[in-house]
Amino acid sequence: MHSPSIDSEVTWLLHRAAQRMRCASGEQAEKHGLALRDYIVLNALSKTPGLTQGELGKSLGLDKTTLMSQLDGLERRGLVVRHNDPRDRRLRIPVITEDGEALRTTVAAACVTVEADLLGAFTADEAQSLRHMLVTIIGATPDRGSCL
Amino acid sequence: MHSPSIDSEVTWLLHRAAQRMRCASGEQAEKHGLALRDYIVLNALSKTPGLTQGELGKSLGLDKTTLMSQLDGLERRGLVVRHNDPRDRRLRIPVITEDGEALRTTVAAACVTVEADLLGAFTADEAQSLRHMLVTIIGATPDRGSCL
DNA sequence: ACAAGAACGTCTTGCCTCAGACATTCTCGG
DNA sequence: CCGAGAATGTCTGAGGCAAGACGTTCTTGT
Repeated sequence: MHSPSIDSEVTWLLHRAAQRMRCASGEQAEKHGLALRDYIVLNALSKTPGLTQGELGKSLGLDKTTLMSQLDGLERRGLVVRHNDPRDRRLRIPVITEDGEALRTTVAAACVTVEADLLGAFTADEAQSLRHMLVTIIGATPDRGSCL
Repeated sequence: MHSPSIDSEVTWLLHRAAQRMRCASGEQAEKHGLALRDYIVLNALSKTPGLTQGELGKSLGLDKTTLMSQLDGLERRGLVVRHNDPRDRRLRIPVITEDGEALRTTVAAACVTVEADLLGAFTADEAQSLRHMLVTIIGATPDRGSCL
């Protein structure tokens, strides 16, 4: 047909693929009673500890108020604790608790399994190539705050 | 390379890359006075015409009410028209107008340019491989309504 | 033809997110 | 020490999205 459907198809393929994988991870997280965003926050806290709320929000592209309610919920469930920096009493440093870390580890393992399963159709070279291309794309585009 | 953080990294790389490219497309769309979602809807209307509102919303993973407000805005600007199917008076079939099609074409061209620019670092084989892998991933995951 | 049920679009309510104002605390200059 | 200015976290109002109820219209069975 006449269709100029060359479109920006890669963009939407990328979007859909990311959506599906993120959804798969989210499913694993919810299987353990965590919303996807909760898991993301816990992951960040575990991987890069010591950040203030502001820094954390910025690194995740989350609004400060949104992050606040997230932390409220997580703190209520005993998965994180707001620490007061003795050197600067303005700063609240969220710290993941042992329970939180245990839960995070469990979910992370499940996510790795799922991802490995989804990527199982590819050879190691292909997967590596995929990573390389994604990194290239990310590097070629400006950073506008991840917006989750 | 000390990368023990095998994590589910591909998921997040995918997410970030998709985010960036989607953002780039959105920028092009907004440059012409369209929100990204408006452009997506127009694109769908142009590519697969004749769908009812419900079908359209389902195919895009958009909630029916959200789609309604979107169509309201687009109709107000004369970019689409709600047609009444004479065979079934319940059905409202949104149709893109000439103005809408013209605008859509313009934005689409801009998006193709941007995407080609971003993917310019890859060879044709690499790009093809990327598409193939993305399609594979999409095919391997269940369809849970794209949730835009 | 008629009634029961389903399907579709529209309207209303509640939740979540974001932008902005506010209080508290630190830093720096005097 | 004290005060002006900046930075951080928290609180409040506006807007967008999603779930549910409603009216209309089609279909099916009798």
